[in-house]
Amino acid sequence: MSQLPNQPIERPVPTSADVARLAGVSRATVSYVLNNSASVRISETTRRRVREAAAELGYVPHAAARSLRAGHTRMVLLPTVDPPAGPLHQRFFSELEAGLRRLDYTVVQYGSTGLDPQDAPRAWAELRPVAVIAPGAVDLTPPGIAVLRRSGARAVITLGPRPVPGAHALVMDQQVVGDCAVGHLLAGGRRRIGVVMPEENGPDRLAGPRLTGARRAARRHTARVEPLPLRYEEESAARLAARWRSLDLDAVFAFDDAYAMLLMRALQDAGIDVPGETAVIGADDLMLGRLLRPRLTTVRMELATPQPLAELVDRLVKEPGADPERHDLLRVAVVRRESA
Amino acid sequence: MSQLPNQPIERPVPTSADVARLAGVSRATVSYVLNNSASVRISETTRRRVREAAAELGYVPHAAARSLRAGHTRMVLLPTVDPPAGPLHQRFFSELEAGLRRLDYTVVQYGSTGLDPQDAPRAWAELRPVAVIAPGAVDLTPPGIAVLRRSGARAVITLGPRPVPGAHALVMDQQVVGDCAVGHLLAGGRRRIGVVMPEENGPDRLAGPRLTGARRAARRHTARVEPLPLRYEEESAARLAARWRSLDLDAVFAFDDAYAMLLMRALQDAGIDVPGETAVIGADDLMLGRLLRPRLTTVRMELATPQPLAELVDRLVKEPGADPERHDLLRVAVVRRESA
DNA sequence: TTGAAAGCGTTACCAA
DNA sequence: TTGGTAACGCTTTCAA
Repeated sequence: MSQLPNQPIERPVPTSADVARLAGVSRATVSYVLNNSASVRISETTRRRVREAAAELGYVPHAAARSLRAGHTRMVLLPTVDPPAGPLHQRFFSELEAGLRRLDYTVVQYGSTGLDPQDAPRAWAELRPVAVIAPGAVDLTPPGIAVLRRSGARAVITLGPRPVPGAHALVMDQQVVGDCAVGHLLAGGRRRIGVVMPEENGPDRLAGPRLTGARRAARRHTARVEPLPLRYEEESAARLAARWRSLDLDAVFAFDDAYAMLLMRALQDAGIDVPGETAVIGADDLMLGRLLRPRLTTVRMELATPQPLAELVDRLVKEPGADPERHDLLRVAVVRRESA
Repeated sequence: MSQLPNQPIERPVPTSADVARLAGVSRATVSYVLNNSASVRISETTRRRVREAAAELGYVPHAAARSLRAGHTRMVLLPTVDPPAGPLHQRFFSELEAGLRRLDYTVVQYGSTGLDPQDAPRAWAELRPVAVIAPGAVDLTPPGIAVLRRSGARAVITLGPRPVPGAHALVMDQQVVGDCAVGHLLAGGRRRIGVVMPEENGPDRLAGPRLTGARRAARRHTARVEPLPLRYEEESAARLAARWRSLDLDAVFAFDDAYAMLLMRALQDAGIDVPGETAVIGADDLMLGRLLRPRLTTVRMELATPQPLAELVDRLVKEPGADPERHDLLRVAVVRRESA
């Protein structure tokens, strides 16, 4: 045993053939034993010999070879893009992934930031995933869906603000957030309502739909809605607060709690009473919102439990013919505190 | 053309053989053309025919078959675990991934929450990644590292609070945060220093090292350090504030800005002057910290630029014999505002 | 310039 | 109860 501790020699990766050789059986037998194949009865002694040989060599099966042979994978591919998901989504993904793993799928996240929307689906398709769940921020287009389907993806699912033709859709329509927030302001008698529109890129995709939802709610009461561009900086907020009275608003839906806190602080510094002169409502139900005075009223968002969705994926994989389905995931509720 | 729009027929996935057939050439030629093989000269007309055939069929190469033949992949596997990474890490990962993609690696995140630390490395190894970068929250042990190496991983790298024997290490030692924060308090003349210890699971791994760092700094000035368990709830903060004067502290490092805001609000509500009676410092440099009064002093953290690390991975892949290296990633600086 | 064929690691069918 | 063998899709060497 003159083995050096740090041998830089390239030992070849052990294969099932090596296991077979060491155990003194055929490769087929190794496969039967290691996969607990039900259709074949193998003696207990052989089983043990095979397992011991595998353990001794540190044998790990080669997923690529296996799936090549099988003609399909059990990989669920989750493209991700740069503005990283919020905690709500992260929890959702993490639970969805756990659910899929319970159903024996291998879940893999594939960072796709900066990839051309045309060749991103190609890159995913090379891995031959059996299912793809694409968040809204990745631009999955009908041609992209076609590429995936033709390369064997049996379930192509979008997860975002609106469905894409040809794919199943898990919809998280942000309009309900705006609708809910402004609905609350209207119920409190407000009629001249500002809606903060972040100028940053990240929240951008959310802001439009929330504004639309706000407008929809306002229409029910013939209230006025005023979009208010705002950068996430104190100076931007101060400028907005400085011209606040000229805007003639009695309430503001501040996009989310972070912007709400920023704006509320600026309004107060400008001598505007909250909620007396202007009511403020946010969204996200951040813990920090309770620390300001007045305590921040907000819209709490929840996503549907992911377990049924894992089962949906499984069903689609088993029955790929099905017509595109739509599932609404977003639930909202006002958390009434003091600011509105 | 009597093709139905929604044909549920299982069309087989096109292979390079199909492309060859349609183009009227051999499979070898297809491979040469689509891979721009330099060692072989192919006529322009043939090239065009092959490309057109591939496009017409929607051919996408099969990564598993390719890597099986090649004997190795270019996959970098990034295990992830449940308490999701903060924005700092997310940005880091996202840039690291972009850097690796530029070097022609395929980066894949593999959710490993709930997996047994013994079989998680096995699961990763099945994919035969050429490199694995394991964040601190995944328990990568020396046996796990061995499994990965034996299955062909040429670079095994840990990314977390401390190195693991046998693997290269990207170290983000949270001790420096505590050291920096308490160092600032000491410089301001404070000597009786509380250190908030979150009772939640998520920040748990950070809290210990930060406390250690705080103690290290305190030892330099023979100051007293008092750990203060705190849950992220107003009641918990209120209880702590109620017994504040009995603790006889003149400063507190509040773990991070969120806990700092929570505690600072509670202290003020209990009539304790900040920073007069007690200085408060957080960490993370959250935007929201500037909105409270007094504005929150904090420790800003930065991670090293990931591009050199992508190159490190590449180097390790090319020269797998190298001795384990250690790279310190975390940089800290005090952002001095009003609360300390 | 192109083609035939071998082989990567697996599994499943058919024989023994 | 076990073993031989073919096939999955691809690349590459060698030969034509």
